[in-house]
Amino acid sequence: MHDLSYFRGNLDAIAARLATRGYELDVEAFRALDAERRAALTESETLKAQRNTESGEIAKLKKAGQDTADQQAKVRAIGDRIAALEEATKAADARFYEVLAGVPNVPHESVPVGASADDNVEVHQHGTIPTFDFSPQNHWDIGPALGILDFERAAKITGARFAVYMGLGAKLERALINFMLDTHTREHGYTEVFPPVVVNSASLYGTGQLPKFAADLFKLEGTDYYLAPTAEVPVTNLHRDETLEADLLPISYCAFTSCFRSEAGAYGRDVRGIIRQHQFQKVELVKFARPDQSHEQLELLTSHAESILDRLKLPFRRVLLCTGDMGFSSAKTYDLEVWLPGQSAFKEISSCSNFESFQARRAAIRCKSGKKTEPAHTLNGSGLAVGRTWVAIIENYQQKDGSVVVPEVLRPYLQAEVITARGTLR
RNA sequence: GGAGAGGUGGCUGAGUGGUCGAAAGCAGCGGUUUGCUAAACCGUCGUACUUCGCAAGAGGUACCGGGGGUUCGAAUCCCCCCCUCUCCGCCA
Repeated sequence: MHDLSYFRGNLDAIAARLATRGYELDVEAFRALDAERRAALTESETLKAQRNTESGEIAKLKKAGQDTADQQAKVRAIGDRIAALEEATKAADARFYEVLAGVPNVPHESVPVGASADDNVEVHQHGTIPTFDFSPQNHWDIGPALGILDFERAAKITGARFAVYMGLGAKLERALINFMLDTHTREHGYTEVFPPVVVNSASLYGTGQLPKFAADLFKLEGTDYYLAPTAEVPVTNLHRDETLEADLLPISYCAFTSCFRSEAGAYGRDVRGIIRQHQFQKVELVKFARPDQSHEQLELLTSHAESILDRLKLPFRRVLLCTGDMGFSSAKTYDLEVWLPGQSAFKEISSCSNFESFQARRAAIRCKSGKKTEPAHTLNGSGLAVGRTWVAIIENYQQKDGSVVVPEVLRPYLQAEVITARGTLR
């Protein structure tokens, strides 16, 4: 959500910048809608002021023991006019905010202009892309062959886009979760949070998934509850409707949760394997920052996510998303892409964004220093997507004999140095 | 699931139809004074939208869990919903 007075005051400049991300803001229509809403507000508020004054007069007259029947009839008439106007006022207001809530965030000045993912800018590449003296397999072949990943049974239990991890496959998932949480809490200063994964509509509105993206969510029938699509939702909403002391910022949280996405509109994409699932696990990093520090915090947060890939010795690159490829609420986003030998391609494994005040304004997250209170800045990023990290390890560490070597930093967690078909039932 | 109590400003907590956006205390902010790891005193102190204004600021409307209703007028009365607490039941 944009700041209304700022938005109104800089409409043309904002519209021009929004156009670079493919959003056409109809400036004239917006101005007309704004004027209509304000005219309706002014009219009904004037009448309300009149009613309040006259009601006060009635109170005085009554106290003086006078008859007030005439005045009451008069004020009742005002009340009727207000009631008649109210519907139009509410409608104008609703139309206006529907439009405003549908306007995406304005890209930060450092974001390159572009139309699609093709125009994203690679910031740097890290690690060495492995070479194999055999034809590297996809994880959806390696996993079932090792008995650590089972799609058929998952389809039986639930349906498509679900998976069962077995044996060392399940342990690897758990090892990754612990490794990531330990690293972020012990070395990067994050406070661990274990939130509900069932969230209400107010929280989803606060972080921007609603009202626009309801189709991407699983809703619990007969309730106002949804399965959270990312820990960003519960963790950012920890401080919804709160005013934070500026001195305490930045606040840094990390959280492990399962995430649930309906993946409507993703039919045919990543259908094989566990790259795109209805349920997946993620360790999320969330920061609340002062406006003056949020962009340096984005660099920091992104480097924290990178350090996980670095320690796992997985080759990756950092990409700065162009205006046309950013998410709705973001002002600036870095994607981290890990190398997958099975696909011979880099695949997104983390998305780190600074939302500036866009979420904070919706969610009423403020920061206060002295007398000044303003919206805080919120940031988040995956640190990392656990399932995709699992895939990256299986594919990058695969051996000619079909086994998978365990990355050194994970060995204490996994209590194993290699995953073989024979060893997976432990 | 059953029974009861309750949801008021950053916090504690008054207020049961009109002068209440809301007493008082605490915290915060500004200041005075004394002077020593602080006290006393004075002032100030919610949010959103909106009107006027270059601005400083001044005015208006709304908000006392959420939504409806009654009334000239609602924090206060009525209805529905949500949440918290206590007891009972059940239970990982």
